Formats: sequence, C-alpha cells, structure tokens
Amino acid sequence: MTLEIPEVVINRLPVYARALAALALDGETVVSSQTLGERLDVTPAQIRKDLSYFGRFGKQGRGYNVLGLLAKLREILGLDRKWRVCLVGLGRLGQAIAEYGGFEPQGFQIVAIFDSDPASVGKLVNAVHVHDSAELDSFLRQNPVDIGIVAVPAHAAQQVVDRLVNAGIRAILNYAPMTPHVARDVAVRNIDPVLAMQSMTFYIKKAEPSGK
Amino acid sequence: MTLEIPEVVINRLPVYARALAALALDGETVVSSQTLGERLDVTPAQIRKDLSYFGRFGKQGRGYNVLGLLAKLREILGLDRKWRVCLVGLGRLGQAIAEYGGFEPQGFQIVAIFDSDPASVGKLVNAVHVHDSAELDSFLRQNPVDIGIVAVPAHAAQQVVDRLVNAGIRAILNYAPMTPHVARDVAVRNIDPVLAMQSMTFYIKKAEPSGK
DNA sequence: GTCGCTCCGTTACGGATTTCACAAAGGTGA
DNA sequence: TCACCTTTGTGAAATCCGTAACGGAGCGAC
Ligand SMILES: NC(=O)c1ccc[n+]([C@@H]2O[C@H](COP(=O)([O-])OP(=O)(O)OC[C@H]3O[C@@H](n4cnc5c(N)ncnc54)[C@H](O)[C@@H]3O)[C@@H](O)[C@H]2O)c1
Ligand SMILES: NC(=O)c1ccc[n+]([C@@H]2O[C@H](COP(=O)([O-])OP(=O)(O)OC[C@H]3O[C@@H](n4cnc5c(N)ncnc54)[C@H](O)[C@@H]3O)[C@@H](O)[C@H]2O)c1
Repeated sequence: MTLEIPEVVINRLPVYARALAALALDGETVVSSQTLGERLDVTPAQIRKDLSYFGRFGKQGRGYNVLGLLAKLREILGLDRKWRVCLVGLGRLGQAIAEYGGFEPQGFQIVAIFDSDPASVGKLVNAVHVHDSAELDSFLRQNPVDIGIVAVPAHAAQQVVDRLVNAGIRAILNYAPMTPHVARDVAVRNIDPVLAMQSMTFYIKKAEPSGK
Repeated sequence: MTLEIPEVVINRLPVYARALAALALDGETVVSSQTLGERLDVTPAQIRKDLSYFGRFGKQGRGYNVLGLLAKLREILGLDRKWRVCLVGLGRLGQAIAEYGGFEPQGFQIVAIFDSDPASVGKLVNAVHVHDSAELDSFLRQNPVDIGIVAVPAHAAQQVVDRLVNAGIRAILNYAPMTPHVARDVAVRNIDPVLAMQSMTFYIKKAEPSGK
C-alpha cells in the first residue's frame, strides 16, 4: 500500500501547493493538470502521476478542485498543523531569518533562537528569546522542537547539527556552506546561493561575449 | 565530443569544488573518490563517473591532486573568471544579500542594485549604487551584467525576470516564492526555504510524537 | 438520451541516472 | 624486478523516473 514515494515527488508537492494557494487567491475554483503544468513548467502527466501516488483527487472532464486539492496536499505533507522551529546562529543571516515574515503564515513558528555570542544572548528578536547555545540541549529537552535552522559559520555547523540531532530534532534546514553528516532518518535541506550560482555559470560561460 | 552532460552532474560539481577547497585549507594534497565521497555523502563511483564526463584527472592507486582537480573544476564551471551580478529588490532580504560577504571571494561581484522605492534609490549599500528599477534596461545596456538576483515580492517577480532576460541576462537566482517563466536558454535557480521545510515535514510527520 | 469534448488515473515504455564490477595503472618495498 | 596494494576510468547492469497513450468518467448541448 504505502509503496515507496520518490523524494523528487515529495519535493514537487509543496510547489503544487504553493501554486494552488495562488490560484485560490485569484478566485479560481478548479484547475486542470494542463493549466497547472503550464504555470509550473511541469508536464501535465507528471502532475497526475505524482498525485496518483496518494489517491484520486480529480474529476475527469473538469480537473481538480483548487481548495480541495490544496487541503489534500497540506495533509499529505503534514502542513495541517503547526511546526515548532528553532534557529541557531543570530548573525546577519540569522537576523534576516528571524525577522522574515514568510514562515509563520505557513505554520512554521520560531520558538527559540540560540547563539554563542554573549552580546546576543538575552535579546528579544521578533518576540523570540535568544538563548546561549550552551543551553541548547537542556532547552530542547523541556521544549520539544521539530525543525532546526542552522545559520552559523561552516566550521561550527557540524557540531551544531550534531547537537540538534542528539536533542531529537529530525529535520534541519542548513544555510552553512558545507555538507552536514546525519543519520539516515534525519531530513536535511541545504540552502546555498553560491552553489546555485556556480552551477549556472557552466551554462552561460559558453556563448557569453560579455566582455563587450 | 561534447556529449550532453546531465544537469544533476553539473549541480554536483560545485559541491565537489567546495569540498576540495576545504581540503586544501586543511593542507591535504591528494584525495581519493572514497574519501571525498564520505565527506559529501556521495558514492565514490558517482564522483568518478561525474568527473569522467570531462576528462581523466586522477591517478590510479593515489587519487586526485586536490589543487589540480579544484582548478579543473573551476575551469569547467567557468569559475576562473569574475562574474558581474545585479540585485533587484532591496528589502530585508536584498539588504542581507548585498551585505553578504560570501559572493565576492567566489568571483561574484554585485555591480548594481535596483529598487522601485524612491526612498532606497540613490543610496550606497556595501559600496554599490542603488538605482531606480525604471533604469534597469538602460543601465544593463551600458553595463553588461551576467547574473541577476531577484529579491522582490512574488507578484513583481515575473515582470522583473522578463526585464532582466530582455536585457540579455541568461542566469537568474530567484528568491521570490514563485516559478519564473523563461526561455529555454536562460538558467534559473530558485531559493525558497519555505518549500524546503514543507518537503521535510513529510518525512517527520510520521513517527513524530512531539505533541507532548 | 446521445454526442462530443475534456481531462483524469494508470499502465507500459523508454530514457536517464546510478551502481556495479573489473581491467589496467601507479606506487611501495623487498 | 616482482609481488602486492590501492584506486582510477569505464562499459554493462540495474534502478529510478518521466512521458506517452488510452480507457473511461464527467459535463454540456441539443
Ligand atoms: N548572510 C547571508 O546572506 C548568507 C547567505 C547564505 C549563507 N550564509 C551562511 O550562513 C552562515 C551565517 O552567515 P552570517 O553572515 O550570518 O555569519 P555571521 O558571522 O554574521 O553570524 C554567525 C553567527 O553564528 C554565531 N555562532 C558561531 N558559532 C556558534 C555556535 N557554535 N553556536 C551558536 N552560534 C554560533 C555567531 O555568534 C554569529 O552570531 C554562514 O555559514 C554563511 O556562510 C549566509
Ligand atoms: N527576507 C527573507 O529572509 C526571505 C527569504 C526567502 C525569500 N524571500 C522572498 O524574497 C522576496 C523579498 O523579500 P523581502 O523580505 O526582502 O521583502 P521586502 O518587502 O522587504 O522587499 C521587497 C523590495 O522589493 C522592492 N520592489 C518591489 N517591486 C519592485 C520592482 N518591480 N522592481 C524593483 N524593486 C521592487 C521593494 O521596494 C522592496 O524594497 C519576497 O518575494 C520574499 O518572499 C525573503
């Protein structure tokens, strides 16, 4: 029954959900795989196949009910609940993350911030307390957290990841430019704009005159 | 000769390069695919296969020369030159990007910033001028730029992307939570931490007690 | 009620990607 | 020089993933 779902499929579902939410805001009530596919640069067959891993959500001849499918996807992904998040590292990037208004509306609630710099500890950022990172373990023991965001320098990142994992966290969003090493049952996503740019240059270096 | 290189391969090369740079800093002079693979959670065969698309860089019985392979990868990716980058959108995120010190050392030079808010226009951020985004086209005509970073609200992003592409830019790093539509010869990378979290929740929602 | 059109769910196919496995090459030390 | 150990580069096999294609359900028109 629960046949193994490819990770690529899981990674596409939030994209579908995001598009459906946008369509709903536009007042659309139904959408076909064709239309959704055009919007997302994905073939209609791909969308239908992806969804078919989880059930039958469409109506032949019509398409999918926008709000209905959105609700289903949110349920499948576990987005129909709140998730407790902690942030480690309150440097420039950490500040931006703490103040970013895009997480909360999606159910991701930053409940604690940790930093090793005494100058930051004790502050209140966006109504969230900044703790000494030495207290990370004891805090997480008392206040379970689901997801950890790592925004410390690369040389400290593995250690932070280890502590988060040891404290029971099984999902990590890593901004440090390194590859974290974790047990197989821990989910990790890396965000690195430099890597993204470094792969694009391969494609534009060819016919690039640029130099006037 | 130039057999088609899979994009997944290209996306891994910068990761290899980053690891090699770290190894070099540690004073390592040679590395085997085995050792590199352990560090990056990639199979040795994968690394060797990826590299074999481009040539023969290793020595049997020894492995790869760290600096030599790094130089080769940088050449393959086009990282052996400077790239001119412009940033569109100087909100919270744009500020953080403009001040981030991680691009310049990798050869990505932000040469111009654009925003539509008159309050920002004319400012100097990290020694870079902020232009009115109405001047985007005329500026780019006079000052060729290779890569565009989009950090505007989602509803404005497609328009910004179109203007960048029309001005000749063929690589875009998009931070807005939407799927940009571009011609096939334009490279796009999307960065969205919310999507990343929304795919992780699928994996941790199962055995997650959490609720006390 | 039937026709005709749309569009889903699914299966089968084929292409792309990863893994396997091994011959050959480099290095070391007796 | 030779034996032995390591590790590469690479075809072949295995796996994974995306696309095509089609039967059939829903809907509207008449
Ligand atoms: N700033 C960006 O836009 C950006 C973008 C992408 C990636 N990154 C990466 O994110 C990370 C943070 O970047 P930044 O610019 O905020 O750096 P930063 O130096 O401004 O901040 C790092 C913060 O981490 C804290 N810290 C260090 N070690 C710690 C530890 N063991 N436990 C807890 N806190 C610790 C420091 O006190 C500091 O506040 C870096 O790895 C960087 O490469 C940054
Ligand atoms: N802040 C973050 O940490 C973060 C993280 C991920 C993604 N994002 C996304 O990045 C984008 C920017 O986020 P933000 O928090 O900086 O928003 P913001 O509202 O603070 O800034 C947006 C900026 O874009 C400018 N702008 C608007 N329309 C423009 C146009 N047509 N041309 C040029 N400039 C224009 C505005 O003047 C403003 O300065 C959003 O799409 C957001 O969802 C932000």
